[in-house]
Amino acid sequence: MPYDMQATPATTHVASCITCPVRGRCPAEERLCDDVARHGAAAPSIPLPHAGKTLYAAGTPAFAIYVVRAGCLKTVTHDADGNEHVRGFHFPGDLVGLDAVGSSSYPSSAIAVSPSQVCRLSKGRLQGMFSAQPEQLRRLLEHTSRELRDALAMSGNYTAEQRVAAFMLEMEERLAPAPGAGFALPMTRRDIANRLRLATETVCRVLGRFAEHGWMRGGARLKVLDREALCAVAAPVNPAHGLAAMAA
Amino acid sequence: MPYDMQATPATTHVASCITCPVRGRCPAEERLCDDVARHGAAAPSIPLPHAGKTLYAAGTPAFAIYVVRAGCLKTVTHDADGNEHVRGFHFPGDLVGLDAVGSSSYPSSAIAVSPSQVCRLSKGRLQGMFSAQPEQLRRLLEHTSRELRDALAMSGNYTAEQRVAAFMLEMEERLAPAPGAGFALPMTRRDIANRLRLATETVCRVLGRFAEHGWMRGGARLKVLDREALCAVAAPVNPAHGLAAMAA
DNA sequence: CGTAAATTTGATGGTTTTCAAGCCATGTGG
DNA sequence: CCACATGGCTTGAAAACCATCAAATTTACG
Repeated sequence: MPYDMQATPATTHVASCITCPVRGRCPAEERLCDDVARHGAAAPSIPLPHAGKTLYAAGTPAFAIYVVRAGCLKTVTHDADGNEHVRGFHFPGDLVGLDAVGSSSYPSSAIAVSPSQVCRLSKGRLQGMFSAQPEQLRRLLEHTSRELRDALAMSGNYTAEQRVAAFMLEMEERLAPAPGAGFALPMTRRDIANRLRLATETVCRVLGRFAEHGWMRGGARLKVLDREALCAVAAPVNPAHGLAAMAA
Repeated sequence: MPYDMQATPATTHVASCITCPVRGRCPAEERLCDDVARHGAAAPSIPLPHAGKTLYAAGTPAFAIYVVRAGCLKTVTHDADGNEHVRGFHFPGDLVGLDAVGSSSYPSSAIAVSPSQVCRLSKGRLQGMFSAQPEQLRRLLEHTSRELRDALAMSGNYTAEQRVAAFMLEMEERLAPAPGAGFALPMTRRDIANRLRLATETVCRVLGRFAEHGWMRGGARLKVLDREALCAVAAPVNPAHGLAAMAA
């Protein structure tokens, strides 16, 4: 299905943090619940009813960041040749648009990978939040720093197997109801490949090899069968601390 | 390694922002100059008298971030196989350790690439700075967000020539006294290769090809001869700026 | 049910890495 | 002062890994 690039303003409605699916994990929850208590209103919730729906496009003015309430988004850029580069996937509780803080326009586009809902945090609202609760600003900074850590960890020089193994372990952690349970990936192999800097076919082949080894069950519903083996492969991606270079 | 710096005190001393070489570009300057005015003291300046000196090691408790006063640092991780991954180079005015904000330990090590000086901003000092001047916290957040943008831009799927071209343009911008003037890279080819996810030999070969095309002069003192050609090659990498992690 | 997209498998080729050797600059010790 | 060792840089040849091209199969969805 072709991606629906038009960003038609969806009918926003007021979200209640009380019934939010990410209650307890939302980075903005404290403040929003404050709002609920005081004004009976919280953040505007925006539905992205089907995959391919664009939340915002790269280069457009950045007036807000978002919290994922449900579903899955990807942030992407398009280079001169039209190739799509996936910069990250965002699941419920994640913030989208942190790379636009302090920038007048979004450096990447945010697109739904599956039907999703997001809560909008306008920069004006953030300003108010920060002056009222400086603690929130510190938390946002820590979120951004964490995302920076993750991005830097991903930018290493790894083999296809290392990257796919690390990705699958991360997806299981985020998507599987329980460790060892089956899970379905919301994004396509093409999206995964673009994220991992691989060709679609390479992702398939690596998954096939993992299945041959008995490390994972492949197909639509994936399952991790040998976490130790996958962790051993993925180990270099999560850097080993303490091997500091020599001081002199 | 050349010792082109005067002998520096082995112990930390108080730095004056008035005479700082990065005066006007320092992210912490306002606050520090405040300190100077009020207490006659600013941030402790730490000398890293020669290349290879470790400022902090990955995995150790993160009590501070740093501003580069002079020289050049790299931030690196070591994977299980002992391979070094260079996460970024940091020049005067850049902040080092932003990926440790909100983390109890440093996710990467910081090592001098050439004789350097840094100013220490302890987390305690940062706390005080933030409560006194919330504006500073917002600025730090924007610095971190910018670094996140750069890291994400770097994580794309680019060819060796695209990456080397983008890197060289970046280095010229930061190191050359004037556009088109010659400049010497403080880091080794090996460091560059680790930063760009390439083999050392590939970096050499690409530089050789650039020289053949007449785009750059190679050797110890580099010079950009055809910026347009290099920009054309590097275009997909660089919607904005930023191959070397920097926070200026 | 039929079309289009997504996934998977196979064959081939290209970019980059690896292995190996030579060159150059710098620093050291005789 | 020179020989020598060291580490960085450069270059060449072969191999590995992954991308590309192509096509079959499965899945999704109107």
